[in-house]
Amino acid sequence: MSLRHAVLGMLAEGPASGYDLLQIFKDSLANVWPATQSQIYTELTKLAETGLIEVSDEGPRGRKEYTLTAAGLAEVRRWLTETEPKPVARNDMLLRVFCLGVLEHDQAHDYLSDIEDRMTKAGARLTELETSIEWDDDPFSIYGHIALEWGKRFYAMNQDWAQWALTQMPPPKR
Amino acid sequence: MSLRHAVLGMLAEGPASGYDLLQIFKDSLANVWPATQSQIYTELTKLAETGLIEVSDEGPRGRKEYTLTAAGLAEVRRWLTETEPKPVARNDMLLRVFCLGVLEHDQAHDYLSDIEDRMTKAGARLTELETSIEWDDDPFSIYGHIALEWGKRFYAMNQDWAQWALTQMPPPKR
DNA sequence: ACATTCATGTAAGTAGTTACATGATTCT
DNA sequence: AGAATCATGTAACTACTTACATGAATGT
Repeated sequence: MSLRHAVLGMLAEGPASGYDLLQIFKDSLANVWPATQSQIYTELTKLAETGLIEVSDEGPRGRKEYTLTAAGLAEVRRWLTETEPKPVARNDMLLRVFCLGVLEHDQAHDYLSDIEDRMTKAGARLTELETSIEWDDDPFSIYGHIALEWGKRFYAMNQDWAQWALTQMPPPKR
Repeated sequence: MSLRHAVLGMLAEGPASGYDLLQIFKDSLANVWPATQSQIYTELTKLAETGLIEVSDEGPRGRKEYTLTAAGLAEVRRWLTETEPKPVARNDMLLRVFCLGVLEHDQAHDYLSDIEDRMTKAGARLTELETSIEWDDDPFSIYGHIALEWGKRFYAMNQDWAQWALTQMPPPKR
C-alpha cells in the first residue's frame, strides 16, 4: 500500500491539493509510482480521516489544500527507515522474452530490435527532460535528479542488453 | 491482465498442471511476473472455460494436466506480435529516493548504502543461479538465459547507481 | 506411523483501473 | 461566448494478496 506513502511523501515537500498532486504524479512520478486521479482523491480523503494529513486551506472551485500533520511526518519517516522497499517486479517486456520461442525467428528478432529502439528513445526523452528542468540545490531537487539518473541508466542498460540479446538469439530454423 | 498470457506462454512450452506452473512461477518467473497459487488455479479454470487451454490428462491426487489449444497458441502469438509490452513501473525503492529529503543526512546515506549492498547481493545470487543451471540450446533455455542476463545487468546497474548516488547527496546539515 | 510433497480449490479483502458525473474559474 | 484548465468526487470492475480448507500419494 505505497500509494499512501507516495502521497504522504509528496506532501512532506509542502502543502498541496489533490490537483497539485495529480500533476506531480503525472510529471515526476509517472515512471516510479503511477496513480490515477480517482486513486489520489480517494487516498487523500482516507488520510485526512486517519489524521495523517489535514485540510489547511480552501480555495476557489472547492480546492482543498492538504498539509502533513506531525503524525503524518512521523509515518513517512517510519516508512523510510523501518520498512524495506519491495523489489521491483512485473516486467511485461521480460515475460515476453521467455515466450519468444513460440514465434518465428524473424518475429522474435523484430521484438528485440523494437525493444532496443524503444529504450533508446525513452533514454533520449529523459535526457531531454533533464535539460529542460532547472535543477536547484534543495534536497528534493537533488534526490529528484538522482532518481532521474536511475532512469537514464536503466534505459541505457536495457538498450545495451537488447542489442546483446540479438546476438544471442537461436539461429533461424531451416 | 498479463497473468493470463504468462500462463498461456508457459503452457506453450508443453503441457503442465497448476502445480507444475506454480514451480515455474516460483523459480524462473519470480522476478518477472510473480503469481500466487490461488491466482494460477483461478486463471487455469477461466482459461479452460474460454477454450484457450484444455485438460489433456488427469493424474493421481486430482492432478489435471493442461495443454494449449490451437486457439490458445494463436492468442500467445497475437499477444507477442500485436500488443505492446507495458513499460515497467512501480519502483518502491525509487519512490523512497524522492522522499529522502525528510530524513537526516545519515539516515538517507544509510538508505542508499543499504540499496547498494542489497543490489550487490541480488546480483551475486543470480550469478550463482546461472552456474547452477545446465543451459541447453533449445529456445526456452536460450531466451531464459537472455532474461537472466537482464537481471544481472539490472542489479549491476543499480549497484553502480547507488554508489554514485552516495557521492551526489546533499552535504550534512550543520 | 509420520512428515513431506503433491495437488486443488474458495472466500474475503486490498489495490488499482476505467468510466461517469459535475461544475467553477480563467483566458482569449 | 466558448474553450481550456482547475477541481473534486463516486461507481463498477479487474487484478492481486492472504488466509482458509482439504486431502491423496510418497518417502523414511
